[in-house]
Amino acid sequence: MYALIDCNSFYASCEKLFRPDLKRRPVVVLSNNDGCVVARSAEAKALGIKMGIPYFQIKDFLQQHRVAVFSSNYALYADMSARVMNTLEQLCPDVEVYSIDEAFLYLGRYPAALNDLTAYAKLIKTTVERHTGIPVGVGVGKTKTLAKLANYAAKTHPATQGICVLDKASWTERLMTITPVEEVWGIGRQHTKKLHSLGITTVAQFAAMSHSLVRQHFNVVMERTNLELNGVMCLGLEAAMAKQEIVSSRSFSKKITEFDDLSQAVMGHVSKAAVKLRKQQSVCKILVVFAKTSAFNPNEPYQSIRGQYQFINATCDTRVMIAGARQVLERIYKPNLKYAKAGVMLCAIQDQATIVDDLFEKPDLLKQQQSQKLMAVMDAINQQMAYQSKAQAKGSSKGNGGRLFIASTGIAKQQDWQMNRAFLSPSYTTKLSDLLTVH
DNA sequence: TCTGGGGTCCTAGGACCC
DNA sequence: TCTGGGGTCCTAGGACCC
Repeated sequence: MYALIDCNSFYASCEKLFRPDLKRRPVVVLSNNDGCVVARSAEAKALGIKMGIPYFQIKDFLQQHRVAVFSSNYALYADMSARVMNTLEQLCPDVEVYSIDEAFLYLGRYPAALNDLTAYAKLIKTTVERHTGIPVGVGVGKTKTLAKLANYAAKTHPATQGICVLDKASWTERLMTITPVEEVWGIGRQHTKKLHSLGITTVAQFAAMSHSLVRQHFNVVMERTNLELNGVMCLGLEAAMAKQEIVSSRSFSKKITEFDDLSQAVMGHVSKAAVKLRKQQSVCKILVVFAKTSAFNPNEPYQSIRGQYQFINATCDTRVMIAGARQVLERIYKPNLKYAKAGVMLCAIQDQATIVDDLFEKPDLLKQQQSQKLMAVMDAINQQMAYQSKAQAKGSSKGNGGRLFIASTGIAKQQDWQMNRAFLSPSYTTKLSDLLTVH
């Protein structure tokens, strides 16, 4: 038995948490660069605001309906997420954090839960809500895919009051009959199209297909989904693994053409990616640099540039990585393109402890130790600054303000291409200067 | 004017090996 | 003229997820 816990309208709920005045108001949260709507409170959904719609298209509509608009405040959401996950870990020994707002619990080793699944699901819901203030839905089923389906039911049907336990076959069948097949976890747009052409529109119809037939028409992934819907466990709880790829990329608030601007942006992404790399105690062997023009401009062809650097010895030293990225960018840069987005990807990632050195280029051990210490100091100082710095507070979210950084990532004032975050809320829970004061 | 970002898994096809 | 069989590794691209 698995439970899936999902936070309701997570980003919007986080924003409401510290703004009681918004309790009944519609709230939307925008993607990076204030591009699209990525989260909507229940009131905003009721207004018919669609997920993923570009902000500029509905700006007036939002104003008319007094919708509160926020830029993404990732520091706030990450911290609230950690609180939710901590609470869940207190309630069950086997937790898989699946995304920022979702977690699977495996109940098989937890008799207290198995005894009375409904009571346990209620306990989860009320405890998380009391500890964190974030409303959640709970779905329980024999497999992960069924728990997901149950969670969908808890979200969609008000009668469930946010809790759905699929422990009776009749219940499960009924739910599958009234649920469209595209709501199944693992069935996206393309597969839905194909299923429709085969005359399959409901979950029940898909579940009734034989798994070998599914395999014929699709692939093993779909076959597993089909088996899971029939109660055959194909997916287990997954441990948090070190990332095999790390990406940092962003759209610019305005198009850029100059090499220096592009370079500053790319080097900033190298720095961010390197921090993530060190955080999981890895090193990388390959660094990919890419940049592209807008895919939405009908007047100019979409173009992208891309190139990679292979390190002789795997590294996580920001300075080494920036030097590599610089070489690549000089090689691939095309003048006269209007770049809309740029970034880097780190590949061939290995654990620091298991590095295999190059046969001929033995690394200098002393240098290696110096590098490790230097990076550790830089990361530690920047972490402290993140808690205290006012430089990145509301309205001045651009640039490197107040941190230790490599000079080639540029100086804050000049970077007018940095992303827009016009509606950023304070970092209530992660920055001393943003703590709420109660009068 | 303005359209997100960060991941995973799987497959097909090419290059190469013996 | 006829042109095997079995394997690995890598890359690109498609599909999915949140």
